[in-house]
Amino acid sequence: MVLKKRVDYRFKGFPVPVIPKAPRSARRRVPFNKADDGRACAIELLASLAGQLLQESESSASSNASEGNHLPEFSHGVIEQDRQDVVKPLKTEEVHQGSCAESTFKIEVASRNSSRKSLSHAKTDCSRERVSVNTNSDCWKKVEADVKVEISDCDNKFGQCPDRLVETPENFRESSDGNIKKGFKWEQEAGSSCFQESTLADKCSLKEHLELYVSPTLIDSKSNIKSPFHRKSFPSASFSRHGNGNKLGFRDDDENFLRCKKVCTKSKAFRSPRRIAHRRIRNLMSSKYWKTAPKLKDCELSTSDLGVTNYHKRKTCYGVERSQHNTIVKRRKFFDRVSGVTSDGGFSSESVSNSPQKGTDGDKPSSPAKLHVSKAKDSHVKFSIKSIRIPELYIEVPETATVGSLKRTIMEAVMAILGGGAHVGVLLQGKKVRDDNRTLVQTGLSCNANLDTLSFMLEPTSLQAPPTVGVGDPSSQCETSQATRPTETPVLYSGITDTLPDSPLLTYPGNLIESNHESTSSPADTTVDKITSDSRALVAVPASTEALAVVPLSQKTKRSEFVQRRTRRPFSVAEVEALVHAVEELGTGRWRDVKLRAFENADHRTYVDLKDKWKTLVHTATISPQQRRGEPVPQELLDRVLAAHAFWSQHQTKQHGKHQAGPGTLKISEASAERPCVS
DNA sequence: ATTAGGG
DNA sequence: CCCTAAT
Repeated sequence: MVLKKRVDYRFKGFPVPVIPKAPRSARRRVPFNKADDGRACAIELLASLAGQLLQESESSASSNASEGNHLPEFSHGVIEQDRQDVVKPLKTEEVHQGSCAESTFKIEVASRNSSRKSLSHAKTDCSRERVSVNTNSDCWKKVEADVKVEISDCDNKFGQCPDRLVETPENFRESSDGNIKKGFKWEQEAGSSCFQESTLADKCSLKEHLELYVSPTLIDSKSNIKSPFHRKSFPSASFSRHGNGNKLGFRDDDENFLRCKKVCTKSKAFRSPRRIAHRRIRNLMSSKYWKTAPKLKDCELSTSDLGVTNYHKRKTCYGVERSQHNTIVKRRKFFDRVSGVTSDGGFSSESVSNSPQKGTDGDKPSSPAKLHVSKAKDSHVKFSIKSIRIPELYIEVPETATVGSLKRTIMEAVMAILGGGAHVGVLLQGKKVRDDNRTLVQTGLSCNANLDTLSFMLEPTSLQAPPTVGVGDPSSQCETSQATRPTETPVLYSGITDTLPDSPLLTYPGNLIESNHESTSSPADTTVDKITSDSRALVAVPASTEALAVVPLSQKTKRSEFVQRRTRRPFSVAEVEALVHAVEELGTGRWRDVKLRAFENADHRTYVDLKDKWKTLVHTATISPQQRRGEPVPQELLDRVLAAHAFWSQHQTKQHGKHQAGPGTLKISEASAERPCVS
């Protein structure tokens, strides 16, 4: 059999390498974890969120490296975590909401560091998030989800990385357009070695964190962490041929990353489950919100106003998927950091503390305070923000929803908020400091001041400028948002939206909108749908549908909103040649084989891609050269495409295809000869 | 998991 | 490229 196939594969006299073929079942490289398969739970998304933010800004740059590099890929570690989640009803006030519909859940996602045992356990043990669901009859009070991301210091990979401190001249003024706000950046720290020791575990947990750059000023040198991972540029279309069969050996970063994993889990070549999961997550991560939204790429912005240099874009983040294990573990850790919170309108730093000494060295504050402000000499105030809080979210999901779906819902809600862009709000003593033009000193943030009450929060920027804008002084603004604050329309997010992929589910309470939204209009501006003016958005929940569908949520439902296309990678001529050659031999309809034969090493080309490409090639060959776009494909190839297409159209590909002894080779030739009119 | 097509 | 239905 095999031999025969070999013979059949010959095409135009070229011996074709034999592809060991086994029953498909056998060909599978390895069974993969289902768990692994794209379960993108909210938390996972959250984790990747940070990366995404940066990614958004970076992706455009390099096409090659862009695709998968920064995309977070979650592997079993994450999933495991997922499984570990403990759902604990915090309180069950009165329950039943009578009929079905929506019950309110009070969700508290909290994560604490769990004891990290050994490296091996790191993945799974890091921490768990606790989700408590509380059904409350009061719909409005519902969910209060606080995701607290701890930004903490940590040791760098080499154990040397202290807190990241951001130094800001006290007297610098926040630009009215909120430069400061632009400065925040989520970052995952690159440290990887941390898992090595249990003792470091804790530190590790702190390693990856969201980093909030309060100001674009000076960054503590130590804070600059170099990513241990390097993106290697890869030849977009270099491939090698093996024997006759053209095998393209391209791969790109993403794929490499995946590939590495394959080693471990051995998944299918084409699109490994991991990859799928990866994609799914990726997709979820990028919703239209992200696309349209100003994205947090702002982190790259430099504060020209201040005349200060900004931060250097760090590549660390999630881009480093390369570091397989590490990545995974890190992600996990990242999650770990998520802890329960209370919300108050924005992502906010939990607390601020003044820890002078903390400054440079790696002192780690044992104190719960999340945000550290240390004073530096030179009238610079150093801020080390250890955590930020997201705004209050109201989430409504059917009782029948699964915990997993709940998580996803939460994540999506978060994404919706952040997707529109976020800015930083400064709270001093519980009051929002709205006047961006004030100096720190004026605001009370001097080196000597007691900064214990200082905190920051992330607020959705999307629509109108939320609170931050403002006018006056801290106090004045308080009236508005602060006063109503408690309720300030948090985000009501319904996981269940079967329909309306696009339609924004967010609505905002008009009353809550502040009178003056002159919004800095900075970033995003009218982003997509209106997410919300104030820090909160209300997401209406189509209750009805849910009842029946237990987990309609994530997957199909909303996914559409969070889908990001893969980065486009035009086929190179070389690839086209390989494809054509393979199809000439194998015929159409056997894309899997084509893939295996000619693109096995090009993980970014799935058999579906090849099929699609063939489709377009046929089309391309059909139209006039003037109508063609992109890298011109040699007419010779196009002719072959038409010939092969004609040939295989006539001969039921699947049926006999390869088996037809003669046909393959000869007939195609014939076809070429008889081919229609390709010239 | 693949294939086939529509979008 | 994406998404789906059908295998």
